[in-house]
Amino acid sequence: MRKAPRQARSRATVDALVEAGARILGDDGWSGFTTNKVAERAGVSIGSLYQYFPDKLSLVDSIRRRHLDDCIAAMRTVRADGCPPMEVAAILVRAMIAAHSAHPGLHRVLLDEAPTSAEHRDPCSDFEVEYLSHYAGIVAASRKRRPTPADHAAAGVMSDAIDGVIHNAARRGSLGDPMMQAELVRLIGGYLAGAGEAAPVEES
Amino acid sequence: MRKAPRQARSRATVDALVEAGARILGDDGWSGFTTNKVAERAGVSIGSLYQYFPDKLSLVDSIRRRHLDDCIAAMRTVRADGCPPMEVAAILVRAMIAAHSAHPGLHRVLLDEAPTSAEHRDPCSDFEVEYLSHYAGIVAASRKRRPTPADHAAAGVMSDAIDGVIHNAARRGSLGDPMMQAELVRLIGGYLAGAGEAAPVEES
Amino acid sequence: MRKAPRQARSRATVDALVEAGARILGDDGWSGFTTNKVAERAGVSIGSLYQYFPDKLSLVDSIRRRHLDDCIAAMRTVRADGCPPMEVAAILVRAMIAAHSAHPGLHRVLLDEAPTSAEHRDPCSDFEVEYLSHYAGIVAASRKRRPTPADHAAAGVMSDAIDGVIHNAARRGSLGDPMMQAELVRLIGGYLAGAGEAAPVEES
Amino acid sequence: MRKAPRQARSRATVDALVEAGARILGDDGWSGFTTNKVAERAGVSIGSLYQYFPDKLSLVDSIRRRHLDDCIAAMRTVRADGCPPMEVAAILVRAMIAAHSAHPGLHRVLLDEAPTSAEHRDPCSDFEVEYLSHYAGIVAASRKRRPTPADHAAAGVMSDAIDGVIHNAARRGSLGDPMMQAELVRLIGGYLAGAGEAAPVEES
DNA sequence: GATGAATGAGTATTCATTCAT
DNA sequence: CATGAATGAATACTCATTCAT
Repeated sequence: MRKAPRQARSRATVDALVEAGARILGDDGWSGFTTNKVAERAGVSIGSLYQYFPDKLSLVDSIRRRHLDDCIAAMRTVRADGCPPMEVAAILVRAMIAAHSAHPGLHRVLLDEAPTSAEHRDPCSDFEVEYLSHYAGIVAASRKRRPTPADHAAAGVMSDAIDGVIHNAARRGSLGDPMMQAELVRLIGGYLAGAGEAAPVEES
Repeated sequence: MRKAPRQARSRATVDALVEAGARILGDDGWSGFTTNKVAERAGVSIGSLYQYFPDKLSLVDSIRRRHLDDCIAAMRTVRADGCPPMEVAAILVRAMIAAHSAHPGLHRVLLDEAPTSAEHRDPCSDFEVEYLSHYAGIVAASRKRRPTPADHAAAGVMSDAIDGVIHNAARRGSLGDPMMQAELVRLIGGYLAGAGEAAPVEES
Repeated sequence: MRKAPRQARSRATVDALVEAGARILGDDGWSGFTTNKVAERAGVSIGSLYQYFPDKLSLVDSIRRRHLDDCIAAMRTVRADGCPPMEVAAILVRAMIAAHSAHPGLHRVLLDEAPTSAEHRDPCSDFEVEYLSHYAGIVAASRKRRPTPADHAAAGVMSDAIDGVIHNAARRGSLGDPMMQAELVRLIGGYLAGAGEAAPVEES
Repeated sequence: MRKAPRQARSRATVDALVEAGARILGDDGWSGFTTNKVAERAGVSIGSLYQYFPDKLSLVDSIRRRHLDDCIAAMRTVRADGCPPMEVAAILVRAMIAAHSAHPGLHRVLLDEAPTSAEHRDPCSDFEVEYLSHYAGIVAASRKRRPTPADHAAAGVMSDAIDGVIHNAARRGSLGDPMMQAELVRLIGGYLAGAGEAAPVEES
């Protein structure tokens, strides 16, 4: 961001811009995301947008930062110590679906489509580190030990699998489908319940 | 396509265009996919591109068709009757990774970012129907019965989970990571081995 | 028009664009009328043109509207009540030549070549209705009665005849030729002086 | 034309091209007239078109020459010596309407829209000279004397007036309207019957 | 001669960004 | 500070024309 908003009015302007940007990015994708549209939707002039954000990418960075903070916050509410695997899975799945329901599509666009400004060193990394640590903690807890590198690998696969199922469901508009949810819980629960040894894959 | 290529020369041109388009779409995403770039990469003039494709979307359609045909072909090579679940999972995962290795990222862009020409009735649907049928057959076979609706739901979740893991690995450039592959096999193998009853998810 | 110009600066821009467009359309015809040329002639960037006109046709619509308004205004100045036919004809012809002198050729291009945007219901119609009513009024006045359907038919033929003579003269660059003007007056004056009964034409 | 067609086959090709060109030019106007469309409509390849015509304008020249020849031929059939003015007018009007009925619109496009190749010195002139001579002859005959310069001026105005009425009727699709035809005959007949002196127009 | 594949300058339109008011 | 007018490089697509087969 070009300059920190000092007065309340400025902060409201910045918030409106980030909110409008998130909406447009989620609804229209990266290629439908134009600065003029964002400014109009936020109810400010295009000049004001550039008063606070030096360019388009810095606006995306702000949107991303806000969204990932929200995700981490949602994740922190998950408390699954001591529960049986299936229940842990159910809690997890419910939390993830809730986190994606506010702006379905935004997450995917931010991660997949929108480019990252070269200046800000990859801001996803910080997020992913904490995110995966959380997952790894859950895996380790359900295996009743401290997190190991193997747990981190499992956490990554688990996170990506949930991501894939939810994201495709969002694309089809079937995020609420209970059968899908039940199967996803079964997939994750079974994985958590499984022993820690991975089956080998032969080289191709 | 606007015009069927008659001479050998023009068939080569069309192939070069589709290949260049697939590469650019996979590497640069929908917003980096410009007809001029495709023509240049294919080594032909922009006029030649429009001799065969009436507009940008029809080129995307051709790319999609070719890619989905490749996916289906890869899928058909999977013969898993009578194998234990873990082995089925390993075969499946290897096939899917192979199918995505040629143009990592292309699959996602085609499904998520690139718009579909209104004229061609959704060509993904045909693909998805056959694709999921295949998956459902595998699930049912490993449960030693004919495919049921529940098997179709399981197939969808399984397919999306594999998709998510592979796609995120592709994004990070770690498609070849053996630990990831092993964990993915364990996830899918465990799911296939599990009984057919889904665990319920409480209403939120 | 896409956007109403608020500041004085932008109103000047819009005026310059319409004026430049009229000039180019009249001089170079529809196929020589390119948005880039118009913007350049108006001394503004191509972006500014599209700030006010959503597309090429809307610019043509504005040009047409302005031109037809000018024509109607010129027409309204004609006051011929109680004059002898030859004098009415002279006044009419002088007014029409004056109306076409500013942008000779523009009228024809607007009516014949330039396509009409589908959105605006044919704006020529409104114009033609008022235009012909005026003509019919003149015809009826010179016949000392209220306008009848026959007067409307006569008005149409008269209007088209004047149009044809003036337009061909404009094409040859001889709009100012006094002999042509005199003959045209004689043609129209004689027509107005003639009795109201039309001579029949045998079927071909 | 680039080269004279020697064999019968070549002549047929050239004829097909000219005919297809006339059709397209009349129907779609100058801006819809493309060489590829003409070649396709004529059933020959674009290469063959350029075998006979060095460029687009030379094709237009051929179309124009053929059309004007047809017009002159139609004009030569008019024999009105000794008839009363109204009858002469009726014959004239009928002939002109017939001449425009084959390709309505083509005449206008050739004269107004289509540019003339710089090489061929204005090919319209030759045509117009003979055309106007014919008209002047008719005017003079109805005035029972040899053609004078004043008759030429009258012929020009008369020709342009008829042109204007017919062309606007063609545009509105009302070429067959008998009331219009009758009024046009009355206009021209009255003009022919009038004395030879023109009424003066004051300078503007 | 005939064919049609290939070319590329030109045209309409968008959008990130600047700057005078 | 806020506004919105102005800019112009970039993009999708057309069409006259050439030339290898």
